[in-house]
Amino acid sequence: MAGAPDPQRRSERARVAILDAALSLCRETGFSALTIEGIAERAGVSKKTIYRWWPSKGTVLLDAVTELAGRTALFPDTGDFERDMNTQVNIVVGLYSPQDTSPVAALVAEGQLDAALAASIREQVIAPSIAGFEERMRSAQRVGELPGSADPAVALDLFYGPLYHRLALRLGLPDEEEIRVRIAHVMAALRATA
Amino acid sequence: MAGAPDPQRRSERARVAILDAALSLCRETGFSALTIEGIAERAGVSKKTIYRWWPSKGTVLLDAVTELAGRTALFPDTGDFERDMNTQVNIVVGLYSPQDTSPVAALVAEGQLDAALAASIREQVIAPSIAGFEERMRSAQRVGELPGSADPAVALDLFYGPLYHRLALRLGLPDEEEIRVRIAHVMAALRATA
DNA sequence: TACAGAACGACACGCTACGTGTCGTGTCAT
DNA sequence: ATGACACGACACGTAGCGTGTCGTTCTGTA
Repeated sequence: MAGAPDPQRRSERARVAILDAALSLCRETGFSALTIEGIAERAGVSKKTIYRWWPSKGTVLLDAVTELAGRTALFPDTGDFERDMNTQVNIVVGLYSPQDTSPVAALVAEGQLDAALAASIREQVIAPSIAGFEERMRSAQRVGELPGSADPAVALDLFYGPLYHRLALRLGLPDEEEIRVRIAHVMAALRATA
Repeated sequence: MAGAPDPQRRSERARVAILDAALSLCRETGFSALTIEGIAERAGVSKKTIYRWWPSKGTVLLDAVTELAGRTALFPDTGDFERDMNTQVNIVVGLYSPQDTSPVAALVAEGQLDAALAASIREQVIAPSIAGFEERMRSAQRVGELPGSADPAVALDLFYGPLYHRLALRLGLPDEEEIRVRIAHVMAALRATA
């Protein structure tokens, strides 16, 4: 019967058209209104072709977003950890804006309702990103910008927590100044662990 | 011409049955599998009765949760702000557990995909809860536990951020010890604002 | 207590999207 | 060249949506 399809014979044209259609439709009408049939129609592709390669609209969008962002946003390292954190958090906030039609925001929301999708997101995007953060933070600790006793897991929660708090409760995404103040607080807290 | 229905003639029996059915079904099968038809069947109620009073399954669940929690969880005030924050955050984490079938977690996730639902959640639950936090924090400032210069909006983001970071990215909800450490960090940061 | 009217349960309806199956056509590794 | 398989197209049964209709039951008010 239907064994797994052969990736070597896969149509690149169809793959790209599907990913493009998913992204543009999500940005136009939001994730809730996104349907497999809608994607198929805009991409000029059979539904069967989508179901052959993806199990859900969430995973289609995940691949689209992953492709779009290239590999996970790398952490800058200018030698100033606090400045680099500001840069990085502002970039991430940009990915979630505008919240109503951001494919990234939709993906994260859907992941909270779909454990399987969440696992894929974690593997493809979140885990590498966290690894990047920890590497950058350890570098800051080696240079003496932060005490060696500071815990990267705690720091991660505190640096990014405000963003997800705003996102989850729809409190409005933080602007640059709000980000700056919160990061400054976290830096103070981490330095106090010495 | 379906004018607005008359709340005075509303059947309390049906209302309670619907709310109970929504809660139990959500806990059994999760929010994604929750349907208006399923709620109607379990509640022994006509679909029409549900649609007469609620526009979506999300708003049904919101009312169920609001009723369940009575009025918004009040902030304790033992005179020890850090201890009270630990108590409060642990309670909130409990509301979100287990993430897969928690009606509260489902509601917050759905709110990220449905702006109208999010607005209702904010009015009925979030806004009063934030007001309670700010009141408790100002009390701590009056007593001198925190400097008067500490900003409640920043504090809110930092105290609750870690929880929503874990929730949104499915990193596993923090346990008591993890909460304790993060709150201690935030307290240090807020005290450093002096 | 009688009564009008509205909410109720039941059921049927058309619709959209789902996920699968079938069937020629086209395309690619060999 | 050729055979296998992914492709586009189209059809299918199903689930759930949101609405409409119709008696029946309940409730607030006269």
